[in-house]
Amino acid sequence: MAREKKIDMVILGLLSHEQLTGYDIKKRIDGAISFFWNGSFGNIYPTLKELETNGFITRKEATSEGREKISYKITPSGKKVLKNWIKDEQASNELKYETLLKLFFGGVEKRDVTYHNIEVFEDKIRDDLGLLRSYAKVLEKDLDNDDHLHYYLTISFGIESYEAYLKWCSKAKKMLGKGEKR
Amino acid sequence: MAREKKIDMVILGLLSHEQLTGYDIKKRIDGAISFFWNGSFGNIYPTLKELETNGFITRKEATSEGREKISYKITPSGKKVLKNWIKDEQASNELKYETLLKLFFGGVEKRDVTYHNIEVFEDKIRDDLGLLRSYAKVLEKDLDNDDHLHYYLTISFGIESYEAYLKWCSKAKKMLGKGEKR
DNA sequence: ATTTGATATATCATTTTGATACATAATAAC
DNA sequence: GTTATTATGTATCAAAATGATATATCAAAT
Repeated sequence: MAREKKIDMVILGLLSHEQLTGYDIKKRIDGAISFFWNGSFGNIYPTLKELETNGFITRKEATSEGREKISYKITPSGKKVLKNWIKDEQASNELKYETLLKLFFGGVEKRDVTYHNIEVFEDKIRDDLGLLRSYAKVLEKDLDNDDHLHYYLTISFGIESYEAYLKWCSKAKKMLGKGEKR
Repeated sequence: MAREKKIDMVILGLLSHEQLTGYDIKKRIDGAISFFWNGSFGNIYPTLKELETNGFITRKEATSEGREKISYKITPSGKKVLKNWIKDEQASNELKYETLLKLFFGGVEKRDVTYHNIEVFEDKIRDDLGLLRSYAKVLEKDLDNDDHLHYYLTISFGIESYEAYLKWCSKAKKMLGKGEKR
């Protein structure tokens, strides 16, 4: 993660469609995006300030009294940065599954430990898959909209992956069950 | 990643089978493990010292002259820690794909940009899939060995996922190609 | 003889993470 | 109608991971 920050691109991407506060951005990330990228207040707020300093976004402070609220919108130069990043074909893709780590070293324990861990994983994936499918259902109604098409393809990636995961879970449980070392 | 370190479990897991140096550990991680977990010298070496301080591993310094070389082996208490971690059913699984991030925000650019990004992704996955298959081929010869079975299942997860990715790539390219907005 | 690449340990700035602190507004519970 | 809880909102911090770099030795190739 060091050396090349990416949360700034997430922020620019989100702001390219609508004006948002830091809190809004966090909510957006926690939605459909969270299955392939994450963010926290700890990097969102400092990055917003940094992007503003560089002129890639501008703040629109709320005029009314009461709670402070800072909405940001993207500038033309910010949109340029976003586009250049998308056009750059190099991308780092990493999967970090503690479940697989436990599985890999599972030989030091009894098989039913691994079996149970897979079941827990399976339940979580099944839930998340349901969520992804509900997102897809909404999006596939308007695939002529170019943005929707891109959202749909992204969500589809998740759905196909998760379906493969579930298939693997069944197979793995079968293979673990067959053996007698429990 | 803050608050709960995991590289220590990777190290303990690797040392549960053989005596290794920090450099060796890095090589092991860069092998079959790298598709679901990573490590760097920057966290391996400090963690080795920490694990030694806690009595979970012991160092076996090379007696001969010349280059310094510190091999470590796991202690009974270290093995206990490893097993307890495996038995704990909670696990954080996160996927961090910049390719999907670019795809998600791809609506701001022309479709052929997304199309090309998918092709680059596809090539990488195809290569990695070949590698995973070659690992699996070796492991499936001796699935009665409990360790091998666990390695095999882990690798299988990767293979099934990557096959699903490739399936998705074809579908996505087809959907992007159909439209006229290029 | 020298250059290259592998082995080996170590540190550091940058980035992310997850938690926490603080405060206001809206809603629910009693 | 008041109180408790949840949602909104900005901000900071320690812990951890990342990726690069520094330093040095040894083996193999040129």
